[in-house]
Amino acid sequence: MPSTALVWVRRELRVHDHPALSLAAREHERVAPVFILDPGILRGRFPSPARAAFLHGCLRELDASLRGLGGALLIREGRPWDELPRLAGETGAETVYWANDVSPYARARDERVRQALARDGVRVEVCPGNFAANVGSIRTTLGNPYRVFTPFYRAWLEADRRPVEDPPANLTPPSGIAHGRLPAASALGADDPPARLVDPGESAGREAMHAWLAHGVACYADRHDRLAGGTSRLSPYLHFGCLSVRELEARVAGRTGDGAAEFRRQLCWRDFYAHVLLFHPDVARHEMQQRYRSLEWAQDEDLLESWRRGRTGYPLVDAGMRELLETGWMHNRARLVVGSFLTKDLHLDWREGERHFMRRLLDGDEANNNGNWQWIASVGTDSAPYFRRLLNPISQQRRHDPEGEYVRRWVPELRGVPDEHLAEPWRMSESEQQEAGCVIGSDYPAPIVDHAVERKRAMERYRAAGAE
DNA sequence: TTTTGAGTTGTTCGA
DNA sequence: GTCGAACAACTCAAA
Repeated sequence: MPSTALVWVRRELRVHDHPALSLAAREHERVAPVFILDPGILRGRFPSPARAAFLHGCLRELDASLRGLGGALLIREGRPWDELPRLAGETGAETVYWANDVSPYARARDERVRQALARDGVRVEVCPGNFAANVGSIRTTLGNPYRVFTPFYRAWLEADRRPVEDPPANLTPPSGIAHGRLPAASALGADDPPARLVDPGESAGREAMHAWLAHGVACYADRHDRLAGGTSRLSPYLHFGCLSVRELEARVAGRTGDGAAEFRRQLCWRDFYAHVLLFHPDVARHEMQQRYRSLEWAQDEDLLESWRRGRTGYPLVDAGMRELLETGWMHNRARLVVGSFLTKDLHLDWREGERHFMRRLLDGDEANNNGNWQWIASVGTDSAPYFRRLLNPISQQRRHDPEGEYVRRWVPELRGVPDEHLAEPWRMSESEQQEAGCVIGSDYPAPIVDHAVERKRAMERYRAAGAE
């Protein structure tokens, strides 16, 4: 009887540098990678048509890649703690391999699966997840988890890295097992996905990585804040594990220059927020900083919907929100501006922003999204004062999109507005509005709030909550 | 135990 | 237009 293993694939949708797949292939004669369509995720806390569509494309390609190695991807639908023991029984697998994950749902699910498999005498091997370093083992000198980024970053730079693995040379599947069919994308919840979705899958991800390493990363330090370009746009591939962040980081770590160093530092933020969620699972629902748990948030569905639709009357805010709706992605600088606007101009709960982003973002990742929302809402790990995170959407636009390329791309009503009015189109005279083909209040919304006024109110709200 | 240095990304106001 | 000050005080991490 040949030894058999299952590789439970969740967000490791690749064959390159896949620790669980490589280890299983080294240790067993027969290997069956399996993906389980889990209603706990597809219809769970943060369902997303965009990610469902992207996932569907990734799964198709992964199956093809595995077939190229002699294997195939098994598809099952149901709860993992039911499906994995059943499949282990059918295949005679003695070990199940998977990659570590940090979200509260993933950890509870994995524990339940582990217990179910243990009852059948099936061994579990947890392999490193898609992080550059081992986020669970980085500790302060006293052995505590970090709560501040910079000391974490220093330790992270020094931390051991696992080696980058080659894909297995070939795979032999267990015989006589039904593959299961990948249902149509709509069955995964991919109804009404964004119109302009980036190409899913490992090969597209690797192509994007190589292009970024060849042409982008060297200029990253100077250009990453430029709204019209300058970032890697690799985040969807990293979220779904089409790319190994360990491989990417290793390629960047060997380079000199500010761009490579700064980009590597940004990769560390992924690990940091995973580390935070792992050791402080409460942040999934509550502010990291106790004193801000008493902040009161406005409730106004009309304002919230204007923000979601990109109809606030502030061009940069609207450009960012529309980029998100149309593509499932948003430039990082725009994420900061729209986040500040939601929480400090509209005074709406950061969890509403978190939820909307999770619904729409291809890279929607619980740890990263939560950490960044808490950061821009000034309630998270960052100890800088709240007024340092209160961004002016007008000056941000002038600084980071001076030619208006980004705003004009995503807000077509404003294309005819001259540069000097593009950040504050409502200041145009009536004749200037006519000439620009953009009448404020009919072609493009008037500002839904006055930033100068709301800024003062936000300062007061935060000051009062912090002083309690 | 106590001390010390430091903390992603800003904005406004008035001289 | 440029520049410095004010916007607060606190907690983390290491020595």
